[in-house]
Amino acid sequence: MTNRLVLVYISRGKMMKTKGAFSRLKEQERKTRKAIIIDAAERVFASKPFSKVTMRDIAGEAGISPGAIYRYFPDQQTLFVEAFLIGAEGIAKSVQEILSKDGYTIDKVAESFINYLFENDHYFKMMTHFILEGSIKDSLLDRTNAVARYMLEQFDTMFKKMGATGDVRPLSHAFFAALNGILITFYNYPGRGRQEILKHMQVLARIIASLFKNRLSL
Amino acid sequence: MTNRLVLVYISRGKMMKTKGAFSRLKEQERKTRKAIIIDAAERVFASKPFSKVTMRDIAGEAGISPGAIYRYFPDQQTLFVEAFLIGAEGIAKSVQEILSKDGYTIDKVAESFINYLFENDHYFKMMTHFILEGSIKDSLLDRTNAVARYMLEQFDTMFKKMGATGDVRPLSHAFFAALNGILITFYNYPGRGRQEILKHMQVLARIIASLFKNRLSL
Amino acid sequence: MTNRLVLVYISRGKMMKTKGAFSRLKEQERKTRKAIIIDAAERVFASKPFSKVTMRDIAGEAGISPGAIYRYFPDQQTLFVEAFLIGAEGIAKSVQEILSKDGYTIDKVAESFINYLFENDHYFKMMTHFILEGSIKDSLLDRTNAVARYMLEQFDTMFKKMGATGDVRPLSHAFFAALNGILITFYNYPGRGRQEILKHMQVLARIIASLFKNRLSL
Amino acid sequence: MTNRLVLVYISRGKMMKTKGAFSRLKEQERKTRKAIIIDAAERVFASKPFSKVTMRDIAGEAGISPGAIYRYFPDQQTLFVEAFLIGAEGIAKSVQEILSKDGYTIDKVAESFINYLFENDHYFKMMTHFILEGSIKDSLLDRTNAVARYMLEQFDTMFKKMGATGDVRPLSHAFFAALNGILITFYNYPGRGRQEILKHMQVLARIIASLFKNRLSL
DNA sequence: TATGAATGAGCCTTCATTCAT
DNA sequence: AATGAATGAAGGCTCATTCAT
Repeated sequence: MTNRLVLVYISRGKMMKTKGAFSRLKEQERKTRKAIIIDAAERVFASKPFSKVTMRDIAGEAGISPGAIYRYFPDQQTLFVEAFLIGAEGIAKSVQEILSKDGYTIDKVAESFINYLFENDHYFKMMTHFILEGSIKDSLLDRTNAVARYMLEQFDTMFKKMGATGDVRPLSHAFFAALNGILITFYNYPGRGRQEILKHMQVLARIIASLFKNRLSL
Repeated sequence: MTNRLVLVYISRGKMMKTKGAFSRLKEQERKTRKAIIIDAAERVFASKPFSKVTMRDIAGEAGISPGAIYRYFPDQQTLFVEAFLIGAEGIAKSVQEILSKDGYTIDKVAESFINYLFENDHYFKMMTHFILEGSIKDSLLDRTNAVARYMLEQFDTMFKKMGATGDVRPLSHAFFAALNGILITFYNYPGRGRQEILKHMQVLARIIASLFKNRLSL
Repeated sequence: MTNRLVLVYISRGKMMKTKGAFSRLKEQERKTRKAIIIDAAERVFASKPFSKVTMRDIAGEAGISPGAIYRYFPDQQTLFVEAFLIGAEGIAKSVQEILSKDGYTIDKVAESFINYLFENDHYFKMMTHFILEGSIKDSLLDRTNAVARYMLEQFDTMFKKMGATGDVRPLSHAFFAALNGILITFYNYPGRGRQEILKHMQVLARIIASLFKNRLSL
Repeated sequence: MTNRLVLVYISRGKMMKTKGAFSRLKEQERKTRKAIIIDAAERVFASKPFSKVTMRDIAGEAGISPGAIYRYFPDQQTLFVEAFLIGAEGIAKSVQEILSKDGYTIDKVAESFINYLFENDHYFKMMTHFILEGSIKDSLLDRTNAVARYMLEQFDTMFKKMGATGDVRPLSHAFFAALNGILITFYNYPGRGRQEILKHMQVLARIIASLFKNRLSL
């Protein structure tokens, strides 16, 4: 207890001297709180169908009051989209990790893309949700596009390394779309368990990957 | 008096004979009304985000009262799914038409699949919606599965005609998934007009189709 | 067809001559149809909680259309009350039957009252419903009162035969009320089966009956 | 500065100590609000037939919005049952008060039971309603049964003090049922004013009470 | 007369958002 | 800043009653 209090004291002392540092701290704290809320949101998204998630659920999971959320996010959509962006960045990062290793293959990339999104349902659910909903504010649209572009650029790099020439963007688009399609189409494969479904998706992902490989090795 | 009874008898006889026709008419009328409602629903689906469509909207569009819908559909989900099934049958038919022609190619099949679903947004939106929502009544699930299976069987046939051997079902799955993925992923391609987007999708569909062609001609 | 017209002609001829007989016939037919509807209503009342019974249910059970009911009953309440009255008359009759036999005892009367109302739930449910609802039209109130009075008069007779002197009406009221109370209070005795409940009610009815017997033999 | 910090520390200490008190306050406030809503519900129940009472009515009477009720009661049935239980506890208490006095008589008990329930119509209406409706949630059923059992136990005690031997429970059941029956059967006694009706019920209650007294003094 | 489709008011319930504390 | 009670619009659905056929 005492230590914590001292800390507060120190930071107050700092405030007077270095306002910039303080507001940086504040800004930092603000980000941390936003992250806490988004984390909570993700946990809720993972636990129930998208359309059943309420602000109260998220507040409860985050351990704060519903009203408090609105200090950090102007409305529900913004929170949802930001949560989605965080997740999307996770996907991009996981793809990048694969691609940064030597000797990666398109099979591995496809597989880890599927694995990551299958384990993190909610990102993929949210992505689909926003596509369907269609009415994202422009400011948010920019950020989502940036993430998409980033991911596509990585696929571009991959295809180039695989020997593709000319404009590889369409290939990246097709690859990205096909993997998304696998996830969406078989997400609720009737009468199959989760592990079975994942396995099936991996089979399909390998087929898709091999098709691209064939093409580039011709 | 006797005569009267005979007559009654006769008219009853008539009634029995024409009852079939009569109830067939009624049945027909009922179907027509269901179709009117489904048409209205489709128009509404096309006009706003899926999750914002209400029974009142549809009733208004159909020019009837909200309560009237419930004489034809037991609940909202059933109406939505039936609307989806009508559309899905449309897709299946359009695929079948292509496949029934002699010189069809996988390119043409892919293209018409994309075209049909692009022109009929709501079917594909609904498909995605149901996948995301996850909890469909079993009775309805059976019917949706039947349609999916039917479409996949057609792709099976196509791949066999293309010379594929062994179990072609995974190929059909991958093909189906990839096309779905194109539609979903680029449906809201930012900053592009509708026609541009369709064109882009067709490019991607052709890429996918060509990948499968390559593979089978190896 | 011709014959039919002849018949109409005949009946028209009749009409002119014996208007009384014809309208009596019509009146009769009308009563029959009302009875059919009321029978159907009783069957429905017996099959589900009172508050869940709809006009459509009754129409369906009667084999007619919902609209047709309104030719015979001006509104739902009237139908319900009339159905109740028919039932109440049944109770009165069943009490009377017991009382018309020589050597009946108050025990037997109590028991058959309970039995009859237990087997015919719906009358008793409806009775309670109307008491609770409280807003019966005066015209109907008169008839329900008449039935109640009739039943009470029979109990009066019984008590007189048992040797009661003076104003026996309060005794009849208390007896009637106590039996009703048994039915209502234990109708949903938790965790007991139907037969068990009936048995318990009969035990209680015998207790009540014996109390009255004691009093009068003092 | 230090002092201030100490203060903060102290206030934290206080917070921890008083947290119990704080949440007790909150809990208290919650109960108060529930009571306000239940009070409003009772007023509405008294003003119109039971089946016509809506959540909006109650919200309006309580001076809050419809949605607010659902922060205190999960659904309509729970609100209704809790209102009933409050009343039932009132009855039990009023019976207990009589029984805790030395020279009580069964007449007095019967009379105060009738008085209390007559003055608090809605409890008895609700009791009857739930019995008729039949389908109460198990969780609520337990609580209603507990109250009923409690009241019956008190009657048991009374009968034992009156000298009854053996299993007195059937006597309690019969007594309880008979009093209920009086209330229900004569609640709408046609053409009588409220006071007249109450008087009549009291006459009948005394008759019932005297019957039990006779029996036990034999 | 009978039909049964249609009406439309009204019910219970939910939930993003606001605001007094 | 945080709380969380309250709002109030809106949604899905039901059903007595009406009315064109």
